[in-house]
Amino acid sequence: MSLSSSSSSSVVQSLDMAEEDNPHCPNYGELRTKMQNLTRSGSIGKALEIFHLMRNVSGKPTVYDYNSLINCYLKSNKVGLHDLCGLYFEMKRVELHPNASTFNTFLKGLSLLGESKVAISVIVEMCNYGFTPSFSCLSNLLKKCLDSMELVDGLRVLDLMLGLNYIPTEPKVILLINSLSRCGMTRDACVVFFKLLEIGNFQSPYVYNPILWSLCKSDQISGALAFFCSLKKKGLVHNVCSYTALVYGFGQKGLFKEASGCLRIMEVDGGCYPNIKTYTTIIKCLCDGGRIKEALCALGEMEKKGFDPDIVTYNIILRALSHKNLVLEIYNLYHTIYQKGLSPDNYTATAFSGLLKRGNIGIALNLLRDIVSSDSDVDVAVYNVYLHCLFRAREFKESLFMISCMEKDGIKPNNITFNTILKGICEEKTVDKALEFFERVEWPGKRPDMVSFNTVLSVACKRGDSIMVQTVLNLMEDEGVKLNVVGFTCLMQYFCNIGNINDCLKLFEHMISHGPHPSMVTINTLMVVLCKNRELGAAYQVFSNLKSYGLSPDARTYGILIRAAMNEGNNLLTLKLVEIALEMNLHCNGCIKNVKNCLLKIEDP
DNA sequence: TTAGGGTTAG
Repeated sequence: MSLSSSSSSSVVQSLDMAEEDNPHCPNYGELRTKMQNLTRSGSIGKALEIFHLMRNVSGKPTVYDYNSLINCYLKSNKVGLHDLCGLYFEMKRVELHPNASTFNTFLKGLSLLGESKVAISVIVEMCNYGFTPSFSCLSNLLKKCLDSMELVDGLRVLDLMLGLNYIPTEPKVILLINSLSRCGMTRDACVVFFKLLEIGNFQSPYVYNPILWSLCKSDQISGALAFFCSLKKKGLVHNVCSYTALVYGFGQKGLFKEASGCLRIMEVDGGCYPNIKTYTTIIKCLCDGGRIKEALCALGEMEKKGFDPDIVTYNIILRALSHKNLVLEIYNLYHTIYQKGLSPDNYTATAFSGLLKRGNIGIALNLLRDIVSSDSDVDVAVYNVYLHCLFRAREFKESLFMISCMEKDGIKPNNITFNTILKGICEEKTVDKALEFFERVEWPGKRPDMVSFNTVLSVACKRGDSIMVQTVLNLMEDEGVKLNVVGFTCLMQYFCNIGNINDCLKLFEHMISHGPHPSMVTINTLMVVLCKNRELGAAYQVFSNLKSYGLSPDARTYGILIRAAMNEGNNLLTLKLVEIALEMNLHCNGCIKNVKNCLLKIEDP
C-alpha cells in the first residue's frame, strides 16, 4: 500500500487556497496543526501530503515535525504495522536524520503492536545511528518476547542488552531460562546461564534448577550430574529442588539406590531435607517402574517422617493400583482420601483409567460418577481420558454412553475429544466414515488441527490405502496445512507398506535436507524399514550418524538393531549394542534377556 | 521465582 495518496484530495485543495493567500510562504504552524489533526484521525496518507508540503518552507520539515507525526499516529487508535513501516521508510526517503526520540517513538508503537522482531531491527538501526536504547526499553522487549514465547528473539534481545553492559533482572532471567529449558532448548539455557553467572549475581538455584530438571526429564542424568557438580565446585549452594531433580533423574532410570543416595547427600552434605515433593517423586518413579509394593513402603516411610501425603501423592498411587487392577486397594485408598479430609480432583478421576484398560469399566464409571456428584469440578480432560480408554478397549457402546454423559454433565468437548472420536471411528469403521465425520462436525477449535489430519493420514498409511492417502493430502493442501514430522513419518511407513523402499528413503533424505527435522520415531521407523529389507549395514550407518542429526537413540532403537543383528547371526554387533544399551541403563531388558539366552545357546549348542 | 499427578497423530 502506498502512503502517498492522490493530489485531488480536499486537503490539498484547502492548502492551495492557503498558498493563494501567501504563495511564497504557506503558514507552517497551520500546516503542522492540520498534519497532526489528520494523523490523529488516522488519515496518514493525507497527513503525509502536508508533511511534503512543508518542504516549501525553508528548513522544514524538521525531525521534530516527523516525530510529532509518528506520535500523533500512535494516538490515533488505528495503529497498524503497515502504516508504521511506511512512516519509517518515508523518513529514509526524505533523508531525514532521526534522533533518539524518533526511535523510541517507533519502539513504543511496535511494542503496542507486539511486533518484537521488527522492534529488534529498529534497535539495531538505532545503535547504528549512534543512539543507545534504554535499559527499560530492552528489558520490556525481552519480557514481550518471553510472553509470546519468541525465544530466539528473546536471546537476541539478551545479546543486545549484554552488548550495552545492561544486566537483566533476575525474574526475567529465570523466565528466559525456564522457557528455554521447557522448550527443549536446554543447551541455549545453559549458555545463557553460564554467561550471566560470570557477570552478575545469578547463583540462586531458582535460576538454574529449570536446567537441572530439563536434563533429568530428558533422560540426561549424566549431564545433569556434571552440571550439578560443576556448580557445586564453583561454590553455588543447591536447594531441595535441585536434589529432587537428581532423585527424579535416577528414579526414571530405575536407579533407586542412587536416588536414595541423593536423599542422604542432601542431608549430610547439602544441609537441606527432602520434602513432600521429593518423596512423591520417588513414589512416582517406583510406580512408573511397576514397583507398587516399594511405592507403598515409601508412602509409609514418608508418613513415619511426619509428611502427610497430599492428593497428588494419593493420585499417583491410585493410578498405579488401577493399572494393576487392584480394586480392593483402590477402594481402601479412596476412602482414606476422604478420611484425611482431602477431596478427589480431576487427576483422581483419571487415575482410574487403568481399570478401563483392564476391562473393569463399571467400577471406573462408578468412581467417576462419585467424583462428579461430589463437590469437585471435573474437566474435559477426564472425559477425554475415559473416552480414549474405551475406544482403545473397543467398547464402542460405552464410548457413546460417555459422550452422552459429557453432554449431560455440561462438559464442552475440545479438539482432543474430537480427535479421540475421529480415531475411534477410523478403527471401528472405514477411513471414509472418518472423513465424513471430519468434514461434517463443527470443530471446537474452529477447524481441525494438525493432529486431526495426522489421525486420518496415519490410518490410511497403515492400511496402504493410496486413494485415501491422496485424499487426505489434497485436503491438507486445500486447507493450507503443511505436513509436519508426524505426517512425514506416516508417509514413510506408507511407502514401506506398499513395498516402495526407494520413495521411503527419498522422504527421509528430503527431511534431512529440507525439513521437517526427523524425530526419534522417524529414525526408528527408518530402522525397521532397513532391517526388514536386510540392510543392517545401512541401519547401523544411520545409528552412527544420529549425533549429527542432534538425536540420541532410545530403547526402541537398540531393540530394533539388536534383534536384526541377532537374526543375521552377527554376534559381535549384537554384543556391542547390548553393552552400550546396558551402559546407558536403557529399559530394553526383555530384548537383552533374549540376547543372553541366544548367546548361551551359541556357546553351548 | 525453581520441583511431584491426567487426554489426541508417527
